[in-house]
Amino acid sequence: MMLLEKDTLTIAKELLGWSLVHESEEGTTAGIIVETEGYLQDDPACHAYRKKSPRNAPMFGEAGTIYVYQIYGMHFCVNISTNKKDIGEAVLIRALEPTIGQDLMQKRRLALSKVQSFRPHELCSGPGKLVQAMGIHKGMNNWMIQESKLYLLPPVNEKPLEIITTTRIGITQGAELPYRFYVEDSKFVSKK
DNA sequence: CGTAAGATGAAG
DNA sequence: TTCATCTTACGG
Repeated sequence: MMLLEKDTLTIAKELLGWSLVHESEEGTTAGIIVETEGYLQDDPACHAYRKKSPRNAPMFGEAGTIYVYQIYGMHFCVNISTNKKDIGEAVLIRALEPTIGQDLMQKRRLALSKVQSFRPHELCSGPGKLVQAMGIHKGMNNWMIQESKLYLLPPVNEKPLEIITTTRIGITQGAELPYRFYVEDSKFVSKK
């Protein structure tokens, strides 16, 4: 896909407005990407900053390689690897605006929580949340996006989005780098 | 080996 | 602000 042939930060920004779709056994879920973060090779917060390892290997795959990792022992996050093979960079998907299969998203989120129900804007407003809601799992590691049941669809409307660029969330190393992007005024982002 | 820290989320 | 929970990275 043309989009994935650009530099990582450009991709992180341009991915906003695209839809992420997952066709699973249980049903199809989809949402518009409203928040992303870029992780670069020379960036201390990047899992691939030091060297290639079993965990970060997917980041070194060709652009479009899916990288799913576990964090804090209980949550998972999805990334789409960017740049050429052997360059460890990726874009973390941080929030979606649900468009298809909201009932299934609700069901999946409820199964792993004690809450009664989630408001639509709480379904995918965070990297760990959207992974649950979309039914994404670690078995998808190394899958190629667009060649699997998890794929991207281009934006439907042509109007350009107002994009806010800011610092990333939840990291200590490289905390000052402006590598986070989100759609201005979106009620579906993890944090303003 | 032992252990601390981590790209989080929900409850108090 | 605290806790749940565990893999990975890195030092000894």
